[in-house]
Amino acid sequence: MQQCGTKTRILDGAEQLFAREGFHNTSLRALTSLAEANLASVNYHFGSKDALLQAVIERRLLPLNQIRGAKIKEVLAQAQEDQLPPTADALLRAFIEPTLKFRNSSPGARDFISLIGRSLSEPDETVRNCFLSLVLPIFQELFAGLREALPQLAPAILLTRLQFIMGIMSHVMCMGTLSAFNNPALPPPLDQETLIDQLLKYALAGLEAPE
Amino acid sequence: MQQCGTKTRILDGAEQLFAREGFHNTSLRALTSLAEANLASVNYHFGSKDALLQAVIERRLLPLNQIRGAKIKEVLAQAQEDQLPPTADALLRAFIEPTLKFRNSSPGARDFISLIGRSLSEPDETVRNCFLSLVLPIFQELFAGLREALPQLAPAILLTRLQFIMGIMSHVMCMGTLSAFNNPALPPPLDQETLIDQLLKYALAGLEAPE
DNA sequence: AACCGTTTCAAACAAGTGTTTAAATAAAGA
DNA sequence: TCTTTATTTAAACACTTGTTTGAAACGGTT
Repeated sequence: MQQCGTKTRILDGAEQLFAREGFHNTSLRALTSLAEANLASVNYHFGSKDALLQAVIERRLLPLNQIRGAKIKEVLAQAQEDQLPPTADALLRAFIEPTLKFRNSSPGARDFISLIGRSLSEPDETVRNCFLSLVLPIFQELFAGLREALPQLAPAILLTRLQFIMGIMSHVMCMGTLSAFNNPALPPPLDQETLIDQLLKYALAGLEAPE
Repeated sequence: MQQCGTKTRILDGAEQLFAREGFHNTSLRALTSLAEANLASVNYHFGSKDALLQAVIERRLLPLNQIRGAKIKEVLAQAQEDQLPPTADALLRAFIEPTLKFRNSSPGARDFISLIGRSLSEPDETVRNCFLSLVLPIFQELFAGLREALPQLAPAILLTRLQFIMGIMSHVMCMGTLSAFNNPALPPPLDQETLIDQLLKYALAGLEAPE
């Protein structure tokens, strides 16, 4: 069987429309028309609209999580070798940097990241769980690593602060489509490289603050 | 004309369903059934589903913004009287505290806040703009105040950090319905009072970090 | 009582939804 | 080549959507 083109055309179109119009606001007719595929092809290749969403998320999130997981493990291994606790900075960077770098790797990736950024606050359980089940494991890895890095912090406080960081990330990930802050009364937005730096600096400063 | 009960019953029901199921995922039939009103009453009292959303948002956000605006002006006035720049802490508190206090004032308020928290990342422009147009003015007031409080910070950096704070707030505001982090492997969540404290501490630490 | 504007109601409307079906076509294997 | 599988297609399905309609019911005033 060839690497069927229709399937990826549907995935690409769904990624774009789910991100820009929302999952419930995207009709299969609009999608298949954009992807130049037949209406029935979505159900043929994926089974249902819900399953399509899952496929859209898994296609990109599985590899991305693998990278993030590897980088975190790398930091932990290096720390063990050095007989030192890992630094919060290195752990955070391992989690955040691949995500935002990936976001700039292609137009579809940008749509995908904005879709992911929103899915944490998605009201629909089907949509949210599809994302959460893939992210929770790596989130717990990160949490465990940070507990080593910041042993003086109470776990509940650390978890809360880590969730603040998730909030910042979600927001940054979504901001691609948000033009409201391109306001003449406000300064222009930062370029990507300094944005990552600023995000890491900001996240870290709060994380290391005294209780 | 009496203060018609149907109208507020619809508003209450819409608040709940829009927050918990999402705007597009809420049908007028489900809504009017919950509100014990006739299907046609939504269009009679509000004109359309879109206009209903606007009414839901305005009912609570206008008063809330008035409080936040007054508190910010209060901080600025006090600073002027003391011949000192306002503190970032006081300004942030004036913006954040009323929001999270309000969230705990009633069950409907909690739904409303979670609706608002999500609307910044809402893909649908109709929904997003309805919220943004009401929040942008006070956001700019806050930004102007913080420029006085932190004059050493480049405006673009300050704006970026302020947006990080918006991300944290959105996340915290939405978290009401998010049970995924109630995980046995993770510590239990903080109570509301300390959550506000932690949020302010975290937001402030990053805001005052060196560039 | 009769009249009034306001509000409620059941019913229908046209349009859009995800999904299924069965026939047509393409691809691949023997 | 013929046969079999995989894919595409147009049409229909059953159902839900927001909105409109015209008549019924209500509440207050004269």
